[in-house]
Amino acid sequence: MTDSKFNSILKRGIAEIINEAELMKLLESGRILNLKQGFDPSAPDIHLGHVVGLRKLRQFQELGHKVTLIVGDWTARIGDPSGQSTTRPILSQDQIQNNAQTYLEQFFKVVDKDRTEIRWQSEWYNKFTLDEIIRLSSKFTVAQLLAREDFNKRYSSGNPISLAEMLYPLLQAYDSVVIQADVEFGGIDQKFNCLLGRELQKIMGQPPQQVFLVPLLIGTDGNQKMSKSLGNYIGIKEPPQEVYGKVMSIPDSLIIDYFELVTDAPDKEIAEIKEQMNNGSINPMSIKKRLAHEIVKQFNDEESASEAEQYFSKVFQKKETPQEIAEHLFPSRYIGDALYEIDIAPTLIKEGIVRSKGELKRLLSQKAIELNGDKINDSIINARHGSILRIGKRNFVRIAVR
RNA sequence: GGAGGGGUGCCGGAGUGGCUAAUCGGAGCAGUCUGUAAAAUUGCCGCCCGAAAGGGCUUCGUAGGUUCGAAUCCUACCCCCUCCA
Repeated sequence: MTDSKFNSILKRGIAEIINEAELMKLLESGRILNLKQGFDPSAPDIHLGHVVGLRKLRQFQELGHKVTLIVGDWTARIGDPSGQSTTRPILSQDQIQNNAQTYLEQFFKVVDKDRTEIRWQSEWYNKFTLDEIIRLSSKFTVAQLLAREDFNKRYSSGNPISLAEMLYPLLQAYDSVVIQADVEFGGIDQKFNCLLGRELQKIMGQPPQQVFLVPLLIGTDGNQKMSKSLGNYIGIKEPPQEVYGKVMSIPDSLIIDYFELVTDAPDKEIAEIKEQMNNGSINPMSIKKRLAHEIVKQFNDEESASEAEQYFSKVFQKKETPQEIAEHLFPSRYIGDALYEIDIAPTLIKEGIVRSKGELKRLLSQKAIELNGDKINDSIINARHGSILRIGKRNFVRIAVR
């Protein structure tokens, strides 16, 4: 292995490696390593935050190593305690299948399918007996689990922690034993769970897995980690225009992080960009456009990226009306001369473009709705077939009448 | 089993009989500005009717009750937390 490859794998975009020296030894041993990655089938959408880790998997695969993807159909029943919601609906077998399908589609946009094995937790947990659960849970102490940061916080602030939640890290740890993981991958917030796996492997006489932790990508809000429930995520299967737009809306302070964590831009270039932004010799907006382009391209293709870019500069920078606009049928009354009297409320609400009539009124009174480029202030309008409504900054609707 | 504390809108958190659809903060949405950045600033922020004034309905764990009137009082129930056993 060359030094530079080593470098990009072991240096860039990493939060922590436990234990780095051991991992190095494994890498140098020439053995094909078993890389563990888990997946929660209750949340099948992959966003850029997940991509950070998946890209690392891919890099390891390029060195010949093998990924074992674990479908967490049992842990999903418990719900990851690091999330806000403590209870989750138990998914049906069908839903899990569907979600897994959706997930894999996206997963393999980043990870090499040929070097991936998929395992389901139910392969082993379906057969688990109470006896085994007791034996497994006896290997750890309450104090040990309470050491976990979020348990600790919740405990000391008087918030409930269910026993089931405590089982979550145990199950995840046991997965490592079953598949004999060499390295487990995860976000830095997975540190505790991964370390527990390492611990359990030792207890059960296996060589302990290495833990490879990547940083959490900050979401589009610029504050919190990217997550679907916080609504600050960029999903990789969202339409290119959407992804492009969302990237453009991230705070400038995140640009470098994004380049480092989710693109292949060489370190040298990133350093240059940083320099240019610091000394003000370049408008961060143009850097962001490049970032957005690269990200869209990564999950689609060059063409979609260019199209998204064009769309963006036309619609948002030059404020032109986009070419392709969803058309919706509006109830109407012909009033002559190709004009129709139309109440826009029912259709906009039905299509989910505005939430309620009250919401629509709010938008109208705030001059957020345009008909063919002119602000309107009433939901009853006179318009022709094919007229364009703009609702807020980004919603366009073409009016169809019958 | 005992003692105490608590359940309020998307979240946090005020509010202890009418002025409360409910202070405030955050989130969200929209306007101005702009680089769909940040910062700033303004407005909205349960649903429905109304051009508006205004009105109706639903909401403060659940179900009943007291009262002209309840998030606020009473009763029962459910749930959570802490301490003791």
